[in-house]
Amino acid sequence: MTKLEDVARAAGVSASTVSRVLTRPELVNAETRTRVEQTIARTGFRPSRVARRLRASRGPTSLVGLVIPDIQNPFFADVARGVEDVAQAHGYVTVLANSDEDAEKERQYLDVLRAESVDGIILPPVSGGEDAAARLADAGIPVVYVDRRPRRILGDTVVIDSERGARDATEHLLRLGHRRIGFVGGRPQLSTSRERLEGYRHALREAGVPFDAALVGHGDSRQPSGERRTRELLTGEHPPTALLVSNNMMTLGALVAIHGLGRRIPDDVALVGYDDMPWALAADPPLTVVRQPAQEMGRRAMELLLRRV
Amino acid sequence: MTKLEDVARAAGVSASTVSRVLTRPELVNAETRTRVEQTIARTGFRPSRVARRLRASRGPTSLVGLVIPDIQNPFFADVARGVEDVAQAHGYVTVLANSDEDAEKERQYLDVLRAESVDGIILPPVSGGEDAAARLADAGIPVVYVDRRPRRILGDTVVIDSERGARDATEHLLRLGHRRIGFVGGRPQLSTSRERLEGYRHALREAGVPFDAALVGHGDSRQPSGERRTRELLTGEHPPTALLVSNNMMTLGALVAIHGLGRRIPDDVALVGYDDMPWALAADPPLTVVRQPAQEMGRRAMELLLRRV
DNA sequence: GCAGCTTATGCAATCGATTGCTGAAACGCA
DNA sequence: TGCGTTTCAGCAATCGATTGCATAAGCTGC
Repeated sequence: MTKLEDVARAAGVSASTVSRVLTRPELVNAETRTRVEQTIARTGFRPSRVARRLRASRGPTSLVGLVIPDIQNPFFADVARGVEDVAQAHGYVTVLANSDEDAEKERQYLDVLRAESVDGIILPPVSGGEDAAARLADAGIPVVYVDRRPRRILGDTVVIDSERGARDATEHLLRLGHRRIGFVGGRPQLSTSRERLEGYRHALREAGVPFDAALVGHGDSRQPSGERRTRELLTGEHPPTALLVSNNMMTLGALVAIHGLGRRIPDDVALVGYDDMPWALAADPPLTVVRQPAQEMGRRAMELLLRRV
Repeated sequence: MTKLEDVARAAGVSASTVSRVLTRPELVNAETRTRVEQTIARTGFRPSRVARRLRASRGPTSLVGLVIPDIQNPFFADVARGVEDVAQAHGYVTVLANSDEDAEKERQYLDVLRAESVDGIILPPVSGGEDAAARLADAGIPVVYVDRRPRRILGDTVVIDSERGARDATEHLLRLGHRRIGFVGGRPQLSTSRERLEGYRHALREAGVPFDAALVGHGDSRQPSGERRTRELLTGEHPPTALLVSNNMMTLGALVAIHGLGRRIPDDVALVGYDDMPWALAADPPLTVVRQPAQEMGRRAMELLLRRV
């Protein structure tokens, strides 16, 4: 790799001058500057971001960490895309980490990112990873939470009104005449799961429909558990005529379960999912979902982070 | 941040010793070692990966770059997941970049990754980015291509037999009695698009069905173009009775087009897609696709890269 | 013609780790 | 006891950039 000194030698100046051409060109004589710039262009030289990050450890080092449960979940892929777009536009590079909803894995990753001296971290928090987050705050690394509220708040947070979304969805089903509405929720530890259940109950209460715990199932937010819970609800004693599913992967599971049982949507059972999915419109009939602007959330989170740096 | 020297002072040894405890513990006296290890544990010290990478610029710096067209495409999300899993297991951190099939963006990213001194790069090449790849080879940074063959080969390549996949899919449709089979392909610049078209023609030839250029459409690999091409084919003079679509996002577009035209699958038109999609099974009727082990490809690519480092 | 100022450049320290070399202490063996 | 060898730890150089400080040259004004 060509380095600063090689360029300096080739241009007949010192390394300091080349560095200044790169960072504060106004301090360099115009003639010298163009000579150096030409040498840089000719040699294809690129200053080492590693060396920069080491030296300028106080300023921005142009690296952000993104710790998400699973990039294969379209919701998080959207978030990631939003984050990466804004990061890229500002010269930042994004490090990707999959935590699998595992607090231990999240912790390990946060420590690695700390060791990488990232400028900041964006994550939907997994319950239990608070200590590592505190260590980050200690090291002066800002954190922006996205999608879920952390138990203890140590940074900015970008969330959607989940209670409202679930309430609207439930009202929609009530308006269609349904009275036995099932709810398939994600992990109760997540703020989103709790708030969505709250919204569901809220809507029922307002409509004067009694809450029936037998119509509520909770899974681990992943597809198989969505399928299992749906199957249980639909094959129960008094099956619901409609279902509200609390996230995208579980909605997928619900669909599989419904088809597997030979039921028809919406004749046998109405279905409303949560989180937009690229294929929601391609489904037949098109799937009804509570849309979440995931990519926009990613963008906002990254913008907030930039402001903190 | 605590650093090596802080730990050294706290443990009453020199920085070199602490470093050796971290990297070559067998060189350190057992008693001293445990004392240092305790101090490290107590302070929560983590060696700066940045400093390490700078110093050990010859050895592994534990950072790999992944440059994909779009993380929102489930196929690439799968690849990314595979890469990240293997990377994580070996102490590597993954940098994510979205190139949007844009050669210029890909080039910029490759240069940034070079500046980050990554140990290696994994990418499905976009046609036109050869110069940046050459610069990487120059800098001694290994590249592993995945999914698509590059125009000029400068590294290992992990690909699937696309010709074969398309041929099998076409034979499947022929076996169902279809004679007018349409083909909706991606960007002709991509090796996968070309090979899949080749496989399609191959199958037709073997079945004695004449190739009809009017039944072939090419898009840009993205959903809207899939919808457009499908619409064109189905509303043409002699519409096909079956469709083979060359990738996942275009298959989604095809589904939207088919539903939009009020056609039924498989009665009005049979459909076979390419690339597995999480929702393929949830569709009604379940979608037929040529499955690609995307995550496995990502894993393999990362394993190959590790071998090169 | 010289003090005082601006402009442009170089020197050398620094970021936080790793590592070759050196030397002290401990040990083995005759 | 004395010499050679092994074990262990520290010194100082190094990775590739940035930056405070020093300095030299050029310019202004009296």
